[in-house]
Amino acid sequence: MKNSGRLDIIKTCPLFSGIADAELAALLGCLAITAKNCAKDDFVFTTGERSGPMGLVLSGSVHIVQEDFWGRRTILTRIVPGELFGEAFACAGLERLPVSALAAEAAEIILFDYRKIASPCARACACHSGLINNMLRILARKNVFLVQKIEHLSRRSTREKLLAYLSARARETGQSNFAIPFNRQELADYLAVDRSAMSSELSRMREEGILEFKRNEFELFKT
Amino acid sequence: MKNSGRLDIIKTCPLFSGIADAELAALLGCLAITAKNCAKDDFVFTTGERSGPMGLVLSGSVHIVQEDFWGRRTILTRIVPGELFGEAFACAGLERLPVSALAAEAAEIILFDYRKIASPCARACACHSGLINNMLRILARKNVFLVQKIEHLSRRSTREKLLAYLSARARETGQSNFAIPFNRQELADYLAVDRSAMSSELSRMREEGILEFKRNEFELFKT
DNA sequence: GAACATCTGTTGCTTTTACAACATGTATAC
DNA sequence: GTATACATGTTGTAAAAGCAACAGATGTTC
Repeated sequence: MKNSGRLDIIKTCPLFSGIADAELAALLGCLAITAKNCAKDDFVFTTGERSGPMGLVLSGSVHIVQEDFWGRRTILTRIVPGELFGEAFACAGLERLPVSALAAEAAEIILFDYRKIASPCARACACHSGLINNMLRILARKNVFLVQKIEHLSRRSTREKLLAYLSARARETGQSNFAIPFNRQELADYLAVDRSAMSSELSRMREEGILEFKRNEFELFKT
Repeated sequence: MKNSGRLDIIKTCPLFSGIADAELAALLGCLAITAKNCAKDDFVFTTGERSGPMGLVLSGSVHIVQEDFWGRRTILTRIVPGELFGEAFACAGLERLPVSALAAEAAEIILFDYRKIASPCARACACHSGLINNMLRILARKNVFLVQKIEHLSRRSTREKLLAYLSARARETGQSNFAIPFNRQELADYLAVDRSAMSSELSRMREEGILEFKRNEFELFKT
């Protein structure tokens, strides 16, 4: 990948938002970065290791995976170019990582040390304060998102899950009609329910006058 | 509450861990703290506000609550003395808060501004770097916990939820036998399933030779 | 516009869960 | 030891969800 392309990807990462282009190159020098080219199935870090660096994907993709007691593997997330991974584990200072990261396909990544972000560097560059704020904001927003998702998943029935999710969307937009960013299968996966059962439930709720919908456009009714 | 008692509570909060007693008093002066005595049902912040301060409970308790589109209220968490609340919302810089906080009973709380934590103060006290690290660690650990909980809640059946949860405990302890910090009702609430159905499922799994248990002591078997 | 792929909704059947009620087990106080 | 409260396990029934198969709607490509 060309150097200019790499910088373009890096700039899209929220960790560096608000950092001027001129400063970015200098900043990258501060952060003890290791570039790495991974072949498919190369591990970036593995379960049980003491947590270390965080990563940024430049090309290809990385899977975060977890194995249960009997060795069955689950893919928790797929990380695509411009996205960070491992930042929560790096900042948490865990004894042992509960997950592994491996290249889902050939991938270029860069690794860096969160401690270089958290503590001012020798040159005390002004943008460190910006980096720290970005890191806090990234973790905090993910936190808020995860708490909301748990609220939706904790509901006992498909209907309750739908109402919780749709209420959150209405709250977010401030409107009773809104679009959702999922198709039916994605919504069902998000709520951990069966797609066809969910479709039936939506139809039932429409019959009861609770809501109206067309594709991914929804409207909720108070009465 | 006596001043000494307040300091004792404050010291238990992980935000201030590693901060020497001598520095703590000075530090508290930096953080633009407002003390507040709340009567039962007083709001600390309300849904829709632009997010502002974070809080620390000194006595009494605070509920974080959310209302759905139809006005049905859910208690998301209960915050007890020594615990922070609103820190994720404060750091995330949200347009509008998705939740409200109110005193569940008469409560003493202190409020502070996360920006005073995130950026070095005029006096550039050394412990600010410690505070920032504490804040990052708090958010990151909560993140890891929430991701794990979502992994457990996303399973489609009671059995799968139990296996995911128990696998995580085994991974954490590094052992096939371990204790869990929940009784049956609490575990059922955590996994969002019915207690009695979960008890039946556990018995069935025991019959199948998957695991053994007695009260909150569990052992998993590979074969 | 014909062919194709994809998304969404519907239906009947089977399996699983929730619920309620009760039985057993365990810890604690008197 | 007995009484008590509480936690855990068991059972039957009703309700809900999962599953599979299909039909209709929508969108895309040639």
